[in-house]
Amino acid sequence: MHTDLVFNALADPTRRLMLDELSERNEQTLYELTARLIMRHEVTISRQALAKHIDVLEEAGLVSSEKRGKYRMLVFNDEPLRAVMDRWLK
Amino acid sequence: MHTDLVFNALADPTRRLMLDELSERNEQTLYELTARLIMRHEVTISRQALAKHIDVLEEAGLVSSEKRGKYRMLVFNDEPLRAVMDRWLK
DNA sequence: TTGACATGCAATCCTATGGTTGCGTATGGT
DNA sequence: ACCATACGCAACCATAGGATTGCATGTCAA
Repeated sequence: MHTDLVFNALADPTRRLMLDELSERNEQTLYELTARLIMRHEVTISRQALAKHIDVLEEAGLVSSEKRGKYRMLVFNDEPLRAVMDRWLK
Repeated sequence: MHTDLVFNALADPTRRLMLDELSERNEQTLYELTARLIMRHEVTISRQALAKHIDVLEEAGLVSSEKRGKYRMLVFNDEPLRAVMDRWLK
């Protein structure tokens, strides 16, 4: 478990928004997620920026992705969150 | 609850170390905490740097401090942690 | 095969912030 | 009264990383 990566990934508000979306509607395409963030959450950043955020989330283990054709399927994973918070909460 | 402040505070490894120390031994002086971090955890940064970290933790509500004479007493508070993680964990 | 589309990659820019250094200030013991 | 001490404040520096722009690549449908 790479604690640094997890906390670092959570530090950015845009990445937390992405986790929100993925936690309530799992199995999305990067394209779908991007569209939703821009439409419903008024996120105004570029596609490439969001792709980089996904990379950060994936390296932290909070998201896993799988190439399916020309799409990249995204799946949320809350395990790192649990592992990381037991540090101070009992 | 200022989510940004909490996650931002947790993003730094030195600040997480400070929370470790404070969570297992509450009510420390800033001076005591600084000494412990340098001695036992081989933290090599300056006192001023640690003081700035404490300020960040305090603004996030993770630490509260009280002036007592020439000392600054520090108390750990885990409430923001719980509030912030319920977002994705159920 | 052609073309639209979903994504990857790389260079660049700019701001936030962790760290240092230097100095100032109030407190408490002797 | 004096002085060491515990801490606050401010300016400065350097790096990390969030964001953009431009272009390349692979996939699928017609």
